[in-house]
Parts: sequence; C-alpha cells; structure tokens
Amino acid sequence: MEYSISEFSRLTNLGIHTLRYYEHENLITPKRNSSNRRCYSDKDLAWIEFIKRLKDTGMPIKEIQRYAELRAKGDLTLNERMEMLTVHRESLNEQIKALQEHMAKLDDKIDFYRQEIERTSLK
Amino acid sequence: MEYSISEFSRLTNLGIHTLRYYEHENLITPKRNSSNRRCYSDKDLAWIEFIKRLKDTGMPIKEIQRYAELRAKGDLTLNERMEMLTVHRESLNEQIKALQEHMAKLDDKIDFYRQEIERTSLK
DNA sequence: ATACAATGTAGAGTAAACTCTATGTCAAGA
DNA sequence: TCTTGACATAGAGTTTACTCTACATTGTAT
Repeated sequence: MEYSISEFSRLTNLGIHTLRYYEHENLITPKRNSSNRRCYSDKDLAWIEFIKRLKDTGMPIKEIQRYAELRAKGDLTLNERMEMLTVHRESLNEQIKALQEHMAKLDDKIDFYRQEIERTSLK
Repeated sequence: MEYSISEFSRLTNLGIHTLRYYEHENLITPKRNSSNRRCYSDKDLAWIEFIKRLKDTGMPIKEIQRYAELRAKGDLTLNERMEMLTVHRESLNEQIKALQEHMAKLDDKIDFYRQEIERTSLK
C-alpha cells in the first residue's frame, strides 16, 4: 500500500509538518509520484515506528539521522547499526534503573507525607 | 552549614547560571547575607536534590514551580503536595512500563540483526 | 473554466530549559 | 589605594524538536 502524507500522518500519529520536518532532516525519504507528491509505503510505516521508538527512548534526532544514513547504505552497515542499538540498549537499561530508584525514593517521600498528615491531623 | 553560590554549584552539580535561573523561576529562595550574596543552607541542598529528582522523572519546571509554591505555604498544603506526588508516581510507573516494552522490542531487533549478520556472513 | 482542497517549498516562529554576556558592586590581598 | 575575583542583575542567545505561515501547484468536482 501507498499513502499520501495526510493518510500517513493519521497512521503514524505524527503531524504533517513533523513528517516533512523528518524528511528535511533525512530521517525518511518517501517516494514521490509524478506530481511530486509524497508516496509513503508500508516499509516507511515500519521505519517511522522504529524512529518513534528510538525517540521515545531518548535518542536525539542527530543520532537517528546517523542510523538512517547507515540504513540507507544497506546491508554492509548491519554491523555498525547493531553496535549503535547495543549501545542504546545499555542507555535504556540505565534509564530504567534510574527511574526505578527515583520511584523508590518517591515512595519514601509519599510515605513521609502520609505520616506527617496523620501526625498533624490534616487529613 | 551555609554555602556560597559557587560552593552550592559544586555540591549540586548545577551550574551557577542554572541556580540563578531556578531562583528566578521561584523554585528555590536562598537567604542573602548583608552584601546581598546568596547563602544556601543544607535544607536548600535537600530541596534541590528533590527538585532534581522531579526533573529527572520528567516533571516540567512549571509544575515544580507549583509544588514549590505549595511548599512555601507550609503544612497546610501537605495534602495537596502529596496528591501531586501520587499523580506523578503514576506517570513514573507508566514511563517505566513504556521503557520496558521498548527494551523488549529493541532486543528483538538486535536479535534480528544478529541473525541477518550471521546469514549474510558479514560478521 | 473555475473553484477548492490537498500538497509542495522556504523560511519564520515557538516552547522549554538552560547558558552566556554586559555591566556593576564589593570585600580582601598586594 | 589599587586590583582582583566572586558575586549581583537584566536581558540576550542557544539548542532541540517541532509547528506554523506565506505563497505556489496540482488534481478533482461543479
């Protein structure tokens, strides 16, 4: 299947402006039809979903750009891309650990508040 | 103990400019000495550490501002503050869940890469 | 043929959170 | 006294990632 930019915008939940911005930043390069309109494919869809995942896990656009560049060069860059993902995996792991520690501390704080409210009878 | 802004900067790992910025945004209000220099206390230190925690868990400055405002009003706002923290706790919980899902998908992708590299003998 | 809605490009504007610059004050050492 | 060096304020500048505006084209319905 092929999609116009507005269809693709709906499918990906990314604004039309954002899609054009991503293209401008060379994250994605959809085909064009005879009238120069963008034609997004299902492959583009899978790719943009992966881009979203990288973004949602804190990878900056610049680095996704680098990854996209490698991807465009084909199979010869598989090693390098896997290396990037492996490094990113580690950062993700640390993010999760950090958030879990924050969660524990936050729980302590909430408990403390609960006691204070009890003690001062502000409940 | 009391600390000058540069000492406090070292203790908190926040730049001097950032500390002044936080004060400008009413997140923290250190005492001043007779020459109008900032005098940070140990209480300020504990407070800034908590601010960092909120920030690191994705709370925007605006909301920390709101929390700081309540804190400045004293014990009468304990309930409201606990409510804020409880809501924030939930968001933190969801962040962790989301990251864990991303991690699982990323692992799948890395496995796929490993197989592709094996298959195409690019190792 | 005409209107109009979707699309195209280039570039300006926005929001958040800093970060830096210009300029001035002040206490302490040479 | 003179000179630093740390600190003060006000406000400008930066970075990231969009988001929007202005204006030109194009395909389709009337």
